[in-house]
Amino acid sequence: MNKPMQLSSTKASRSIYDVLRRDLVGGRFKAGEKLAINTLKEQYQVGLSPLREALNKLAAYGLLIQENQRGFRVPKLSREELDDIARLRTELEGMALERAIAHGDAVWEADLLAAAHRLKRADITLDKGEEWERLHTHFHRTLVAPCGSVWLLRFIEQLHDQFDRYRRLGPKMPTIRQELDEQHHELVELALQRDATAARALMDDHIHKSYEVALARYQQHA
Amino acid sequence: MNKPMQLSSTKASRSIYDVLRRDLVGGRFKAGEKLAINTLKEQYQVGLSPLREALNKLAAYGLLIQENQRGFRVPKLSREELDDIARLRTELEGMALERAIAHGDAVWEADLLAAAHRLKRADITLDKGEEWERLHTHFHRTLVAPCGSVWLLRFIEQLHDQFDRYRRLGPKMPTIRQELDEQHHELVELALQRDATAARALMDDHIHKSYEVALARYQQHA
DNA sequence: GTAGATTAAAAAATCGATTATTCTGTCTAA
DNA sequence: TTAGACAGAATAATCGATTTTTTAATCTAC
Repeated sequence: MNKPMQLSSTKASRSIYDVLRRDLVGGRFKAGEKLAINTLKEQYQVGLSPLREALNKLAAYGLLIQENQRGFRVPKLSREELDDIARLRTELEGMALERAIAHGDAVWEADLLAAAHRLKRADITLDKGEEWERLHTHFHRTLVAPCGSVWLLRFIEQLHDQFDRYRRLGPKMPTIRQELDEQHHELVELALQRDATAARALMDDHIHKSYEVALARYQQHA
Repeated sequence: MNKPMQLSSTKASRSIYDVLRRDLVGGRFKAGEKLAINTLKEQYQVGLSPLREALNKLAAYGLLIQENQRGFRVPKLSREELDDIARLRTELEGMALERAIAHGDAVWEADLLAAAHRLKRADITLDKGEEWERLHTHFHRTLVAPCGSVWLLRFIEQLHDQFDRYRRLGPKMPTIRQELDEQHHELVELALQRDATAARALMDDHIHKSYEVALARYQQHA
């Protein structure tokens, strides 16, 4: 385990879930690592009950494994699972994108442009941190938001978190990153043109490229 | 709320999650109902901590809504959500069935026959209860089990539970039930023949018929 | 009579301490 | 020498009590 940032001490207990989720997705814990609850309690400055409840939720969400009377563990990573996640993402996000293009209204178009712009700005400033990640997640969520299926959105978000555990294993790869960033804008264009077929094809490619990044990082991860 | 059955008092705390999940899917709590934690504690004879941890997991799973500092609530039902769930089930289970037919081995074929047989037996004996539900869930799980995607299976299971909240709203409908039971056997046949296309078509129809049952029950549910 | 404030009761969330389980290192017997 | 048993330490799970927040009821001012 690395150095999880402390809570901002305001209404701490509710947000321990969010903080832990971010740290798990961001790779601040090693895959397979056993979480020492008492250590976490100190590091995050929260009580045992809120902490355990957060851990339980994260286990149900799939970011932790709960073992019988043996506490919580960070799930292992595997090539097979990465393939699984990428493939499902392709199917589900493609489906959601088509539906979003069919149903999205003018507000959506504006949100999309805004989200893409903010992401690009963060990219230019070379903010290497959590802020870019937040905007990136938000962009992809906005893209599929009006798909009309609450459950589909839920599953997509879950898969994104899982995927990011792999993608964020290593340092930035500027070349491929730039390609991916350009695709974000192309996705917006195609969405505004309501070209569902082309948008879906591009999304397939986008996920595939991201997959290659994630795979490379997983493989050099040791 | 109705009459949740008590725990069997053995290693109670682990299984409170399973019992509550069963009771939520089985409709023993009214949709929209607020759960009184202290009442639950007495009825299920468990301590507060295990109970709260179970509720947290169920909320992350989607069988409960957790409100800020206002405890837990059973999610409302809606026509829109039922449509959403049925549609996604069609997509995901169809996908999973095709993959299962492509990859399933001889063990799978045997499991499938066994699961279908047990289900039919339970059906003949007119066991109207939890046992038939268990076998039914198990049959559908077996059908798609070798699809090769852990995450797809996870989502399908989640959707099944959500769907059953609607399907189990009312009493049996023997006529349509018999049709659905026959389809189970036809699904096995097509799976054994490795006819993915026909199997998927039948699965679509199966879900659609189930959907009509669930919808009817939802509508007369008041 | 009604809107807003006040307070008492109820309920949820959290804490500190206790209990139960697992882990680790050492010892014994084959 | 090694497999298995044991004891002590460490850790997870649970409990009972406390604190915080919400809800409901009553009161006051307009």
